[in-house]
Amino acid sequence: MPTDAVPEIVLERLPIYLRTLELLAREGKAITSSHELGERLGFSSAQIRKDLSYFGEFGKQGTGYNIEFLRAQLKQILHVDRVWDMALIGAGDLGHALAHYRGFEPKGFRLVAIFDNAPHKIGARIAHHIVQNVTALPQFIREQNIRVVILAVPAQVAQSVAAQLVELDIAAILNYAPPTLNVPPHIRVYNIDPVVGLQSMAYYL
Amino acid sequence: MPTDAVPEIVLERLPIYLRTLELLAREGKAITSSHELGERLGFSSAQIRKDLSYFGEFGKQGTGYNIEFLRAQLKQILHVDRVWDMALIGAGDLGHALAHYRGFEPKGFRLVAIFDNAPHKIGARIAHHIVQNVTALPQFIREQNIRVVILAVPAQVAQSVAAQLVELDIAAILNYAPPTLNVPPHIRVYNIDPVVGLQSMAYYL
DNA sequence: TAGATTGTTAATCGATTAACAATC
DNA sequence: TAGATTGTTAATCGATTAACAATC
Repeated sequence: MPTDAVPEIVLERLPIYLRTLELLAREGKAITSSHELGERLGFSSAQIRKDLSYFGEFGKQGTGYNIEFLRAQLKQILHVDRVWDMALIGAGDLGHALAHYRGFEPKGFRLVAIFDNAPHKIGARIAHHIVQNVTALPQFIREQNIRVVILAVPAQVAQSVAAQLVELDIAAILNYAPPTLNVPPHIRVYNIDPVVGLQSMAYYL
Repeated sequence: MPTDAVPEIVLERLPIYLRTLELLAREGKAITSSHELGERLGFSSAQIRKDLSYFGEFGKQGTGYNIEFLRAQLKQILHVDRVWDMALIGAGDLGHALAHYRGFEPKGFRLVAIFDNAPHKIGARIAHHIVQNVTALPQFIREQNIRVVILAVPAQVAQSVAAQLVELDIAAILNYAPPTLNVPPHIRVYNIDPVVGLQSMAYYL
């Protein structure tokens, strides 16, 4: 019963399933079950089967799931069976860390350029990139057909940069600035904010 | 109707309310309403009133909420009306970025020490910290009574470090390693994983 | 007083889980 | 065949929203 408006919460579990399948594959396993996956992740097996059923039938009764097959299917569903080029905006400490992060490429994403507006940062080398002037961003995004941007700029400029990204018809923003971006609904924003995590955990302290 | 097991999802919205109140205060406003807050955040006003009602009554009919008062109340509820000392484990690029991040202190958290196990990193200076040998971690945590740890280590060592933190009775872990930490339920873990965000957004690409 | 907004209840909506027929 | 596990339906659980009496 393929796609009909998949709940956001299901979409956020798929990458976790995918990662677990990759782990299992690396352990040399060929077959798994909703029960085994659930055990590993602390989810119910019913939830895993239900989540997968939004996209099709991937298992065999009595047997379970072929790990390589399900993995390939999930990659297709999530559109990470290819590599998406990303631009990073912001060459501060966080930008440095993101530029050196080795975890994007094996997951379907590749950083291809870094932009900043500070004169003393432009031209600097980070990992194998040269920081470019953010004024060059629009042309770059259009010419390279960039759909995904990582935003690692200070809070004060985040909204104005986001407005620019809207103009450029960026599809997805991974936002490390405080979560106040005001963008139209067809543009996806995923907020990463350590303070929200810390403060909500502090309730239990 | 004070506390009776507050849903996790409510707890994760409180920091967002708090931040918005701080923004409103900085704009010079003294009073707000569930409607105004909801508008800003894209939440329903009913949700905001419901969320707050888990903790008490903070508004006035016909008027709304006193911003400074509600802000103080939320800080108390979240236990961020004080400053929590944190230890950072991992002095890589991400560790650098976190050590330089200015956003923790005003939100109730302060980084007080950095640990790593790599000989060439130990003794190095990051921000105003000297990187310490991770073997010194247990004593430090006990003596300084640290409850909160930021984990910014490679995936392969994350679980073994986490096991150590369990021993030390750490209460909250902000985890930047891939989300596989296996800890008892009384220890809070908040996972920060950019790949989950990117991959779930990629579905719409 | 008239207007506005709270806190809360009840209704609605959506997500999770239990259960099981189908079937490998 | 007997045992296991899927995909799916129905039941349950929980979260969101609508509505409104209370009241500032």
